[in-house]
Amino acid sequence: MQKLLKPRGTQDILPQDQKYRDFIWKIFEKKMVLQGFEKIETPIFERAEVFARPIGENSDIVQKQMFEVSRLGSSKNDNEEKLVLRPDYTAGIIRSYLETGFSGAPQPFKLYYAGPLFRYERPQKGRQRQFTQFGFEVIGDSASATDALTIYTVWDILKSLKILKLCSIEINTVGCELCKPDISEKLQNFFNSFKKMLCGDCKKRINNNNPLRILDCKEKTCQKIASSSPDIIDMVCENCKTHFSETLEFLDELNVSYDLNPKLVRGLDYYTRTTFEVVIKNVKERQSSLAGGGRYDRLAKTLGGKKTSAIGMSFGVERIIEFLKENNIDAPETSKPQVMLIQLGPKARKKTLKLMTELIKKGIKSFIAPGKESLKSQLHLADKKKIRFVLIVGEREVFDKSVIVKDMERNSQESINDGRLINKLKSKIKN
RNA sequence: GCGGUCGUAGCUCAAUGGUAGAGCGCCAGUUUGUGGAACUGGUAACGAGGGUUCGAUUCCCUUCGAUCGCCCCA
Repeated sequence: MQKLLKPRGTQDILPQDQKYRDFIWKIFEKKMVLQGFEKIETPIFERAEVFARPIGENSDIVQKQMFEVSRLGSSKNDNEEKLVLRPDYTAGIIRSYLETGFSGAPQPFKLYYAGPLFRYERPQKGRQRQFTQFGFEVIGDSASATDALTIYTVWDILKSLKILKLCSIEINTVGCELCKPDISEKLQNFFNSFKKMLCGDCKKRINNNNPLRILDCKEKTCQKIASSSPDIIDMVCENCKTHFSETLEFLDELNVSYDLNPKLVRGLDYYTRTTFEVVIKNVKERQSSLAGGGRYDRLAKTLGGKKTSAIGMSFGVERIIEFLKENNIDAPETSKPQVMLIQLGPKARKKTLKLMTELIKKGIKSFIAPGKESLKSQLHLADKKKIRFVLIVGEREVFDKSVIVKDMERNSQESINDGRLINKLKSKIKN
């Protein structure tokens, strides 16, 4: 029989990694609750159109990275609407916002979320087919102060994760629905005059109405051309310019450090005005982006709703965990047992079993290995699992109505009567 | 979608055209009820399929998987 393996690009999230997830999640959730965000969970699969229109019909994500969901054995000819595993969070959340009628609730509507996303890609460092993001959206608010507060929150989370100094928050603006098309056209014209020198991909980008992407092409010649292109900030409309400079002023006021990156372009079509990305400092190659986000004032409209301003951001959980590990930033241990019960002989086994249920009722994290016989092997196990306190019960202790409590770290032990055991144990654990 | 590297016990690695060793781990023991050391024994692997060959884990092909880079993105 051949071993069954996990599908390509997926990970088992193993016990030893859970503490990092807990660590990150607790920090994030705390920040969210403090700012009046509420949690939302949307389906893992949605209709394909939910993503196609907002993200962009020409984007890689929509064209070749979505997993289609269908009933096993169903025919491909039927008229059912195509369902896909979500490749992005924001579009699904706005779909829900519109569908549920939250647009009628008091605004701004603030939501946070966490969960898996799916994109069909060649796996590599920092890129899997299933990955986890957490993030938030502020819907129904167009103020530049909200942009600043959003970036402040990113900054604040990075700080709590102890990686702020190793990261840089890059900020740019890409224009609103009024001026973005003009910018696109201007860039299109600009790059058209250099068309012969651009790489194959960038030539396509001009035609695909996606000239913004040429700005962050990795090809040297393209970079050179792009560096002489007009900056977006100089092409946006007056309103966008004001919005952006106000955002920056607020950020300065909040003492948030950021880097302006006039070439920053985000891959998803729905972004307007402020966009930002958290990247690892001094890393040119590999997947160095830990988080990203921006304003998306026209997304709701794309999904058939009325015009709704919104801004959001999301973090890549796996990338953050990897980065924490690389920098030896440890997460607190959350699930280690405090006590191990050791039994010698059948009568003792009965007693430890009962005792175990009492300990867990009192909230003491306990561990037992009833399959083991010898004292030695059970102590060895406690040692390996780094469990500090060990309760030894043999025939003698059954008869005496007592338990030996051994402190593995101090290498000391005492016999304690059954009646006083729980309280004694609790005070020992505290010290 | 493109390119590079790599697939041997649970882990880290060897060796070999004639079916594989070690270290760590795990299990048990070293006289009867005390772990972290030592010793003894046990455990377990050539990713899959095909080809060449008398014979392949070793050579070739395919495939699957891992890994890294490009593209793209978190």
